[in-house]
Amino acid sequence: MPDRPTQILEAAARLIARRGVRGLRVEEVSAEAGVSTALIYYHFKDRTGLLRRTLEFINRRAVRYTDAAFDLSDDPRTQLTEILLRELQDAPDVRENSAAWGELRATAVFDPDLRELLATATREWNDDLAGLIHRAREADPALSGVDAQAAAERLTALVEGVSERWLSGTTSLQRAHELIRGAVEAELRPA
Amino acid sequence: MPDRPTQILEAAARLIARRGVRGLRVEEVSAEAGVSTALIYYHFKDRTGLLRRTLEFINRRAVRYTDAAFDLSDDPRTQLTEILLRELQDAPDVRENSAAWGELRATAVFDPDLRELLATATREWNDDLAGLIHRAREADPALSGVDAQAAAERLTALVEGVSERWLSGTTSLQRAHELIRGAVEAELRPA
DNA sequence: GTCTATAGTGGGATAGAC
DNA sequence: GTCTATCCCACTATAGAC
Repeated sequence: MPDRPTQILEAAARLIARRGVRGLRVEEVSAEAGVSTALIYYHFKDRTGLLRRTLEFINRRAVRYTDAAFDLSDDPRTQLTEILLRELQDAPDVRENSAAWGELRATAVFDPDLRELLATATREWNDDLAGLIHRAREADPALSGVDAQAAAERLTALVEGVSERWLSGTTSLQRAHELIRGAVEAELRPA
Repeated sequence: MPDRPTQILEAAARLIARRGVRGLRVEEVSAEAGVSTALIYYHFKDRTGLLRRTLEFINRRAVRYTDAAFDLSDDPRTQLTEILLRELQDAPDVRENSAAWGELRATAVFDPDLRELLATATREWNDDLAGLIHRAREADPALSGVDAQAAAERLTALVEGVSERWLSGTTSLQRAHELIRGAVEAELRPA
């Protein structure tokens, strides 16, 4: 059994996925976690504090299921594709994560406080991916014309765009995966 | 001088770009438009009604500046690139549009009422782009391997992702344009 | 650390005059 | 069609007991 603060964070993460960052009500979190609202204020100071900690919590959790892609294969191209595909899955915690991430991005447009958290996480993601593309390029000389950094930025941006369409019901999960695979092929193609 | 409802919609569009859909206060809109809050309820029934009409208003307006890309050149590839680049500009009304569009997408994840509006507009955008890619393919036989529909969906999704990064200050406007140009090249490349 | 009870308030919505 | 005035509720946040 996790400790109280963690239980509250888990409840908050679930609710962000259902209602969004902006729709998150402290009272709802307390009900979902089975505690009083006062306890939330005791542990997290105010709504903003709860929000920040929840976003960090979700971010830490995301790394876990993405990293599993590395055990799947030694081929950097396969790893790359898997990492991107794993951002969109029908599992509850992955959906939670994508939804929260989308909310963070959307909220950061109007809330400068969140921008640093967003920028840092985005940079790490881009750099990780650029590293994999770099390795894929070394393994296959035909790819020498690929700009690893730019390709990485385009792929992550595309995944974010596709993710939002998936979450909003505009695009099916299957189609989303096809689009991502197609994008990897288009980017990692001899010039 | 536009009529009152239009003035209100213009004010609401400006405010959505500044505060977001969720941050939109009816009272603020009334102040910005120089009318009473009661008048807004008279014309739009409630806050949701105002929101819907504003989103539609913004959508109609967006078509105008994008369509100007067709006068620029007869080359479908140039038109295609221009259409995408024009989604991200430093002009106030374009920024307003991108911000509102981003908010619509993000909000639709949690608000089924907005999904239809979003899905229709997205489909039209994709189809327009797919048409251009189709024409580019006919003009250049080397592109015969390109799946116009899929490429269009990937490009629009990428533009949405890049747009969000631009608006949230994660990526500069210049870099955003580079990424879009690069994506067009990656997609419209002989197989 | 955790609760119950309640204060405070921002902002959506309406009544009624003109 | 448009305004002034006001109601009222949903939410955040705190006080104080245990």
